[in-house]
Amino acid sequence: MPTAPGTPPPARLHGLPSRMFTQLAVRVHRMVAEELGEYHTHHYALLAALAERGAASQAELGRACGIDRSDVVAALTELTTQDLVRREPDPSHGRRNLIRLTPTGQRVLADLDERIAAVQERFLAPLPADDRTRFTETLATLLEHHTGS
Amino acid sequence: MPTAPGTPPPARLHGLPSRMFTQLAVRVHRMVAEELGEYHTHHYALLAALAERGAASQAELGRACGIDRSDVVAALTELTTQDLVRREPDPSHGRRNLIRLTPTGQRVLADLDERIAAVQERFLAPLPADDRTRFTETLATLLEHHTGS
DNA sequence: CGCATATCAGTAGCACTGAAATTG
DNA sequence: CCAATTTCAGTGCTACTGATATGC
Repeated sequence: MPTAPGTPPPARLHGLPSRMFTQLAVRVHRMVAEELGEYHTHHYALLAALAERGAASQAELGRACGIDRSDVVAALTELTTQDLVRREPDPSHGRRNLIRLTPTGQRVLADLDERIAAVQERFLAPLPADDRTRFTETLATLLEHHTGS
Repeated sequence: MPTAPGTPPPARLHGLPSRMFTQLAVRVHRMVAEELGEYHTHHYALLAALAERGAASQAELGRACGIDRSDVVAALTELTTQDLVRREPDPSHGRRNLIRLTPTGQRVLADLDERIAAVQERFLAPLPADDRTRFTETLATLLEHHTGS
């Protein structure tokens, strides 16, 4: 695509998908973090994963959420002190813990879900409805192809 | 959206755009970082910004690239030691530095450009051609709307 | 023995803050 | 005096590594 003389050069830097991606990711992350307030994105991810799959071991949660094993321990400890989750020994495996959502945890998660949904609406607001769903689907496709490897 | 009995619950966690975004951003960032080798993404962003707009002050570069003023100083110092950019005093403003790409810097940037392009092709490879351009356009739209505020 | 889990201590990178010096 | 630029020193967060202990 040749540039007509006199016109400014194309904005190559921000036109790079990889660059746009990281910039936007920072923005979304901030919007979400603000909305979560006292909680961290790790906390939310763990609560959501527990709601999806029921009780699970810490290692399993870490793999599901893409969180490091060490950070899972710390985050879950924080969640237990607020009685949002409970650690129980797994009867079928002495070393393993079974992590379970408490009723309080379910209520908090429902509240966080609403806040996150609001954030995402604001984030995707500039797009027409058709583009939103297509965009989300494209994200899912990319994620699927890049997490398998 | 009610779930039929017996069907697995929806994958809410990774189905969240915000969560997919961060996961994918980490992935892209790693792919790019590996490809850049000795250089950091900051280095590449600064070189690209200089190629786009010619000589610029450090503060200007920082704003253009979304890099903190302190980090701009450090990154440019590293680039000067490799003679990829030069710091000149701005004749019209004693405090300000004018940063300029050297011929070596231009060559290195051209090389990095190729590597980045290859990474992005790999990243977007799972998408059909139509979706790729639409996806990139959507990213641009979102970035534009969210960097203005 | 191997492998997985859970835990802690420590490291490394990165974004950012605060203050100082300089200039318009 | 105020605002912008450059610079450095230091802080805080987050991801990650290494080592240890335990259980299958």
